[in-house]
Amino acid sequence: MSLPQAFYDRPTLEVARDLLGKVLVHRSRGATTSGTIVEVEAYIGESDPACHAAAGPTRRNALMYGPPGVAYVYLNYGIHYLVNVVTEATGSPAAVLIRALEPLEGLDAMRRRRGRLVKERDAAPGNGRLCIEDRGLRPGRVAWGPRIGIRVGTAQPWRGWVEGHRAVSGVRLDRTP
DNA sequence: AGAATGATCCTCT
DNA sequence: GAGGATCATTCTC
Repeated sequence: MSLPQAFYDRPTLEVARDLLGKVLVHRSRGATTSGTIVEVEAYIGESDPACHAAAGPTRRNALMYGPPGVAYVYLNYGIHYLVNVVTEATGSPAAVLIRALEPLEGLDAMRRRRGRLVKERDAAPGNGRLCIEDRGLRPGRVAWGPRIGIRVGTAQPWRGWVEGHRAVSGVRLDRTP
């Protein structure tokens, strides 16, 4: 069952916490892939220096200012596509980055895509192609700590993950500022 | 028009 | 611990 928009129309940290244990589903013509969310990061508002909205509205981050429940995908380092979900009301730029999944369905398709450079710019045209579902799974114990891979905004413990889960990104050592 | 930047990951030393 | 791959977006001139 797909999550209602109201799920995302809440404080970002609450949405981030509640996304753990939910299932991210992608349905394409040939294959359905899905995975349980086990690691997330919150990026909250223009006052968050690590948030893309920190410098005010631009063409790129316009989605974050829009209505909640929208997928915000961005290419970083010219290599990786990062998936976010926009949270909070229109005009309030915030999102939750989905950092790690435990594969559930379509593992073969995932492996196949890994070979080629994945360019899924058409990830979400149409209802249900890309969505987050509640399948009644309960996450384990949730831990919170500083976000990873950023040079600013590391003071906030806005990264949440399922403690001890093998699919969670490896712990990075601190990057000296 | 050209340069700088970055919410990453892998490999090598 | 350092550096490369690789490119959309934004900033600077």
